[in-house]
Amino acid sequence: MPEVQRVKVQRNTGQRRLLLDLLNQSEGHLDADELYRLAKEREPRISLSTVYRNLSLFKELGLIEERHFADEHHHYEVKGKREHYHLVCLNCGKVVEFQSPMAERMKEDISKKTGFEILDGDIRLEGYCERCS
Amino acid sequence: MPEVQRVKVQRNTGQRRLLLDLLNQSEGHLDADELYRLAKEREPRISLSTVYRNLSLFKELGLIEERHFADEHHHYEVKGKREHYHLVCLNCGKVVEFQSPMAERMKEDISKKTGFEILDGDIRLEGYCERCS
DNA sequence: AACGCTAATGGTAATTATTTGCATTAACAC
DNA sequence: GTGTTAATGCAAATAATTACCATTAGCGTT
Repeated sequence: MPEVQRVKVQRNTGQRRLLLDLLNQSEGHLDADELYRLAKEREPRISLSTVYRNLSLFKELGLIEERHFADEHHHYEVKGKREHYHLVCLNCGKVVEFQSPMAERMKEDISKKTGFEILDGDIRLEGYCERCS
Repeated sequence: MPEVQRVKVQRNTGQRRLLLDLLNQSEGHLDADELYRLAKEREPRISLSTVYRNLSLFKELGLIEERHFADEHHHYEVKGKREHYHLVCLNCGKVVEFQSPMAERMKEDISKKTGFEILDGDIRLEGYCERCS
């Protein structure tokens, strides 16, 4: 039985607010380093450790989701705007978000078949975009 | 326009055959280190570099696919057995493979909507398995 | 407004996964 | 068999992320 995780967040720091703001403002899918660079523009003393620490905190709190695209490193985006999935161009790296009613139906179907309690889903399609194909 | 990649494979070495055999035999989703350990049982002189080099070769050749589960490292499985996707238990780490007719329909739908030429898809659902929930 | 406690931070070192450089080995064409 | 050079083993280099630890700064209490 998975334990209820109680994450302690006790202090509302400027860096924390800034990082969350940047994540919210950004359209796309920031990685740790991009977020670090953006943050440093406004708060030059911020360190990369702080970025990583807060990213993992936000993840624990369920505020953001971690994505694994083609790269070796991770990308992050704020959770729960609207359900959407990702389509990645293998040539130019462009990432397009999409939605599909099929996805929800699939989850229900699989949940019934396997007995899993499905909490989250990640769908990533790969191919070539119109320009690159 | 993506270039036709011509991968040069010129020599059929014992290690290469062994690694591909192990990948084919294994049911599941090996990571580089597991594959290395298995290979070393039969070919003690094999090195981890060789494992990585051949994994990336097999990937280029389209023989295997790289998976990104919860872990930080990658898992590999031989391609093209049958189309299937993955369901991961967030508590015990169990990985279940599943199929769904919805998936193929979704790809067609998205391809039509976006103009992408979709080559591959990765669907990963997360939740708690029957025992863990 | 200053005080004290300790969470949060910055900077650096450590870890983990993976890649690269280079000397050596061994496939394969001749 | 011999020669060419792809493939390998080993060690060092990178890249992404995490851990350590001394210092800073929220925030509740005086």
